[in-house]
Amino acid sequence: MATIREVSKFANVSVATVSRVINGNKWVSDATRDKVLAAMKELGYKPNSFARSLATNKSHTIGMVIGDLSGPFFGKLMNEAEQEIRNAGKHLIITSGHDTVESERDAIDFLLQRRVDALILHLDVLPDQDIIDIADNSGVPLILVNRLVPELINSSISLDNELGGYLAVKHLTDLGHTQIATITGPLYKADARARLSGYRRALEEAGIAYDERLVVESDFQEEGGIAPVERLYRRKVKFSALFIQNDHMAFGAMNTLKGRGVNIPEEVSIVGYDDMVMARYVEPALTTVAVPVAEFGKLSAQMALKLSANEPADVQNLRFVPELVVRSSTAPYRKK
Amino acid sequence: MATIREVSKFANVSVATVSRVINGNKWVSDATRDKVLAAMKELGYKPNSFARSLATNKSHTIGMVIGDLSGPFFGKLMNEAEQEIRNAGKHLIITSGHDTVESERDAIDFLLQRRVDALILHLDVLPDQDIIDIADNSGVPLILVNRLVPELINSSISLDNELGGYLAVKHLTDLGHTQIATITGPLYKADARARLSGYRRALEEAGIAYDERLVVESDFQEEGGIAPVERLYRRKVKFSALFIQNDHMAFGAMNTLKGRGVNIPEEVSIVGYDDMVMARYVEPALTTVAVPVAEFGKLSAQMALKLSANEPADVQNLRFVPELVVRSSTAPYRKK
DNA sequence: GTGAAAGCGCTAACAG
DNA sequence: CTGTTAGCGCTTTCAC
Repeated sequence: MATIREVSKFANVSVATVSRVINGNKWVSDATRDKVLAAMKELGYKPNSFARSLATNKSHTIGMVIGDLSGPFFGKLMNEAEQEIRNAGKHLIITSGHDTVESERDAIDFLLQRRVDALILHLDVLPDQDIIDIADNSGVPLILVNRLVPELINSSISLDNELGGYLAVKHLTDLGHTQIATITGPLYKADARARLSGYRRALEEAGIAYDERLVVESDFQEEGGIAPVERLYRRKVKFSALFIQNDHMAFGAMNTLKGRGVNIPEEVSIVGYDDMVMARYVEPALTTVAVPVAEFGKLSAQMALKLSANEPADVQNLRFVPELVVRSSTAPYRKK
Repeated sequence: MATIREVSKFANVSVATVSRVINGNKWVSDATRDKVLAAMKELGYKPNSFARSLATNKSHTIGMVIGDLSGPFFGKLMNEAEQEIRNAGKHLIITSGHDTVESERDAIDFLLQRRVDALILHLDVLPDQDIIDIADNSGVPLILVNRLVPELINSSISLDNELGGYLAVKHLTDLGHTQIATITGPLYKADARARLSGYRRALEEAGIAYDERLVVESDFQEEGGIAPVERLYRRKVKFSALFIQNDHMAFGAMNTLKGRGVNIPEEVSIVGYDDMVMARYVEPALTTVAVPVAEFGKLSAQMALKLSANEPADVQNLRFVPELVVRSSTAPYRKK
């Protein structure tokens, strides 16, 4: 690929002049500029970003690590963030964390080596302490998405998942349910644990004893709702309501339930979590906890941008509050 | 951030030695290596990838541009590709094309400036000629996903969308339907046009005249199935079957139809396209055309990796064939 | 307006 | 085994 030197020779000017043209510096005559532009085009020249960044020590790039590149949740998050960053004339580099400590660390290293201006991190498994170390030592500002590290509270954008779980289950107890089962995400994820705490708090408040036979851990994955339902039946525990920690699993669970001839919501009420678009389209439409993903993406990008420009970021409203969306998959408890 | 020179001073060795340690060169004594490693850790040193890439002229990075970062289709694609590339010890940089020529071009430029070893491109709007130019002049091998450019046939991984559309509609004509409406994606996208051609071919084959009042263009988006259904009714055309060019729109359309009290499939049969996970979970389960997205992602990454290593890529089986998955949203035609 | 030259942080001969 | 040094391609003073 052509270099700046080749362009300068071709256009009969110095490299400095070519550099000025590239960077839109005013101190170039129109004639010279045209000559250089023509040469660049002719040679198919593209500035080498490495050389550039090395010389300027700027990358104009924001790095993002995300747990799972598929999944509607992250899709939206990335999309919003990218939009925002692109509008600011910068670029986003996205890498996946693959849910392992090693991979998450590797992803961050990759971005750090690329000297990103800021880091937007959605980390599932990396311990708090590691994150704090990075915040302290990397010299790169960082934003934590969907995770609350107390030491980094001013850069943690999070959702009150405990409250989300609570709202979901409170809705069920309010409807008179007392036998409420739950399907959780992987409990090594803070999200899942928090939602489970909310579940417990709501039960407690309603004076219902916690029964671990009603709790099944699953994986947040698309098919993750199926086996847990079967397990509940195998455990021979009765339940008239089911709080499922994300919509994906809820869809699978609903299907399995229907397959067993169970009427929703007459026999079993269901509450999901995330409020994916599809929640409105399943039958019955799913009652679920809405998470403001788009806001997550937007805000994280805005903060990253500000911090990378050394501007103070607005640290208000970093904690989002989930909202219950009541649809048709929940109904008052009825004795059989 | 610390530089190699600082590390070398700290460890009392030359920069060359530090470089050797970084690169796992064998010609370093254990003692020296430990000293250097300690210094690196102490100083929180991370090699500057710019300087490195500048010196080696290698980036160990594959670039990907993708139409829409959200959307289950692309999520899977990215995920598979990232997996594969990460396994090869490289990294993937993902950028979005945002469905505009300018943005797609900008995304490619960004990656080219970053001297990626190869390019995986999912382009929606950039003209063929531009892509050919890039293939010819960038000096970077490229893989085209879900698009067939005749001049670049050996690097085009594509799906026979015409056949997909044909299969969908043939299924409906086989069931005896003669009034078959269709909701398409944006017709500036080749996918949508190809599926529509397939629709026409199937009709023709069945001796049914093409009626443009039965064709509504939409946007492939989540809510894109709703308005078109309303438009069909407003046009006062009768139809007993509906081929919808992607599942997302199909879900919206099914919902709207149900809202109008229309029975699926008794009164209207529906065929979608993509075979998203959710297709199995809606009611009735959606008959749809399956697209091997995961294979797309995997294969594109493998080819990119090979080409970037100057190995010949296997150019067989670059054209995938869609398959019809029959579920419960289609039924034989019944006179009312 | 334009050019010469130093230097960004690292790698890769080459010498020892 | 280890150190010296010449670039990699670009930006940025400083001269002219």
